[in-house]
Amino acid sequence: MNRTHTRVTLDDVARRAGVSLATASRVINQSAGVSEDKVERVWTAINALNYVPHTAAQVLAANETHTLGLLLPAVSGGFFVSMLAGIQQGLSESGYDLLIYSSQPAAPAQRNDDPRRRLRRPLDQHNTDGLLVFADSLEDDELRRIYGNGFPMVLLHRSPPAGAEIPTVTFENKSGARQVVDHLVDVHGCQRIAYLAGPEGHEDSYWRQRGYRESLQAHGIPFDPLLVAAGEFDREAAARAVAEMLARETAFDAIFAGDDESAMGALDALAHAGKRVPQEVAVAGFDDVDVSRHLRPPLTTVRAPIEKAGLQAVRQLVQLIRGGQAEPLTLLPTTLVIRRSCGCNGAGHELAGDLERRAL
Amino acid sequence: MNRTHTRVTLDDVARRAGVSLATASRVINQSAGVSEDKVERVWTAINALNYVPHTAAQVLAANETHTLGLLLPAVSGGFFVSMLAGIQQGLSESGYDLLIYSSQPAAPAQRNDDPRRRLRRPLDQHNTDGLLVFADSLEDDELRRIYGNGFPMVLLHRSPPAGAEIPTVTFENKSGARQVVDHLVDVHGCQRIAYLAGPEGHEDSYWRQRGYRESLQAHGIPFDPLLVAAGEFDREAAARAVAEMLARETAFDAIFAGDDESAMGALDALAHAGKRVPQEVAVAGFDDVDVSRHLRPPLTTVRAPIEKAGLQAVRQLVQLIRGGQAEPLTLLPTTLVIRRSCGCNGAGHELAGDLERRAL
DNA sequence: ATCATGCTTGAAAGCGCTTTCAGAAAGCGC
DNA sequence: GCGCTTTCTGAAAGCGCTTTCAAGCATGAT
Repeated sequence: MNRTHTRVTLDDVARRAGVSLATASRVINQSAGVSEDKVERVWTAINALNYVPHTAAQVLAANETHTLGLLLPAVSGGFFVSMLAGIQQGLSESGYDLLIYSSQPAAPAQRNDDPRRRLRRPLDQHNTDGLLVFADSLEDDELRRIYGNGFPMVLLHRSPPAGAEIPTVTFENKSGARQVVDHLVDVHGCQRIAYLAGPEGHEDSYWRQRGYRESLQAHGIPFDPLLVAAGEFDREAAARAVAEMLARETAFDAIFAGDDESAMGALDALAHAGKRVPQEVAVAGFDDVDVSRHLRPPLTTVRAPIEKAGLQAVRQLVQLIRGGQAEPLTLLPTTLVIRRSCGCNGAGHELAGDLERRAL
Repeated sequence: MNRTHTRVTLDDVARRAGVSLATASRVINQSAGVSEDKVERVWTAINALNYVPHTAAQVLAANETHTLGLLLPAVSGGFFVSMLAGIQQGLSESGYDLLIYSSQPAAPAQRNDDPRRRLRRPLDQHNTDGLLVFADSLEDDELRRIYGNGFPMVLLHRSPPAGAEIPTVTFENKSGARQVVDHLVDVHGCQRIAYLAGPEGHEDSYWRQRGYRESLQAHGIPFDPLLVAAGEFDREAAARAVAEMLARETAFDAIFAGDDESAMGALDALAHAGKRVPQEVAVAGFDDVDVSRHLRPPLTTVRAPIEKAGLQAVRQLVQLIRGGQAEPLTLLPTTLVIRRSCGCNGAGHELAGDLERRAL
């Protein structure tokens, strides 16, 4: 249990290999020509000693962390799994590690409660080579400050604050939303469609709502603010919101949920209230999360390439880090996925959906 | 965009505050008495300069990373979301950061293809204060080596290799499995129950299978190897496995899936084959993942406190890091959750389930 | 042979921080 | 007021690594 047991350093490796520290370092980093016999000797020593480089020392000396930071509000729902899977893929492509900063409301008692005596979180510059910022997990000010330092950063599902030209990757939210709502109206004749909005300030939700209103307008359906409720992209919040609408007897014949998570909540609330889906109320979601086709009834939704978004974000960020240019805006296409919750008989589509899903 | 723009160091802070580097460091770490006026001056300087400590330097000097490593095979499914949520909670309690190592099969072309010339991944000692190892994401040898160094480690859902007494946290898999299978037999009279096993070597699956066989034996039902298929804890693999059983006309009246993910696959395959659940085949899962109650039909399963497992694992690890003792084995209780896929009319239970879920 | 040319190599200077060490200042009893 | 302990404080020594710099040494050209 003696942790302080002599740790193996590059120095040890060099000595055992009979070369200098510098040469050993060069072998590891393949950073300069080293004669083949020395290369051999160094690797032999490394294996014999079980040498593992000390990352912090490498970072300090070389000023590169080989780590990307991911800022999240909190981990939850199927969305994150997919996003993380995509991000992981990007990481393994490029050889970076992932440091997750969850901006979750921290522990009960902060060590130091005086805000004037708190250190800024060491996100940038010193501790990662670049940052992936999800939605509103970082305030505009911080974003600007970090951008101002010329630090590589890519935004996921949010646009940059004014003045900061930070690359963004997100979905074609508006047109996707437009499509589902069009479908609800055109095919199923819905007229009173409720919208379950996401969290305040969440841009995906904003654009989806825009698409929703655009569709209403195109069909000459008046917009009724009473039909917009706070789904919060959260199952329980959405369930509460729908229950409330039901309670106050706001009439509606369809619910367009801002995401699949809130669609599940809606399905729940409707079931509890004894409303049949889709006979009495049609339901549609957004994202086409992993489980949506397994829901009761299978959810009509908009497929958003979540994994791809994660992957693209990493790629863009890596490009930026390596000194290249990144796409200012990556807009990934969304596609309508018809299943049964809207009233269609979605059988058959599901398989096709599966095949599509495979092709990242 | 000049990245090399003079970075703010502690030195700058110290100079501006009119104190020595050492004093400034002491203020930040509250590591020794410093007169109140200097403390004040240092913080003022820090805020004025927007100082952010350089983590690598701190790590190098203090030999503490304030980071926990999490080793995963790959991110997927509802299980991980819950586990990550629990881990995050533990992290924010204790102030550690999280570095995720996904042992995902790496990128196409490895830089260096000679295994003798590859560095060990810098997991331990130098780069994290402790390691959370999930299931079989690390080989026994590595585990032993790291343990041998006295490095803090906690295992999730796997037991330590012989000789290494590494704390483990996992579920009461066997008794949970025993309970569902008992239910299937006792209440629904099932006699030919298939088991969808998890990945080879996954201990959760091993114990669940043990529970399954124990129940069969207790009921005098002969064990039929033909009824055990490779569900792999994966939706698609499970669907294939079930389709195969169907194809080769192995008779069964129930499926006990090793986890909810494979239960979904089973549900899928069954639906495709036109088999009605639960009328023709009863289905039960394990885990009670977030979405299980939303499935078609709602899934009878065993609730496993996944979040709690993540949280506990972090707590144990932190205890270990701080020099304390950890529980050698944390076995979290599982409970049967009756819904409809087994043939019960599970209405009403769901709400209770929800309430339970809240109480972590 | 002689000199420029290109490779390989080691010594040494940091990277930004923590911490030991010892001196300075301050408080105390007498 | 004089030693003594108790706080504070700053100088300096690293932590383990990368990288510059200049030297060493072949090589081919002259």
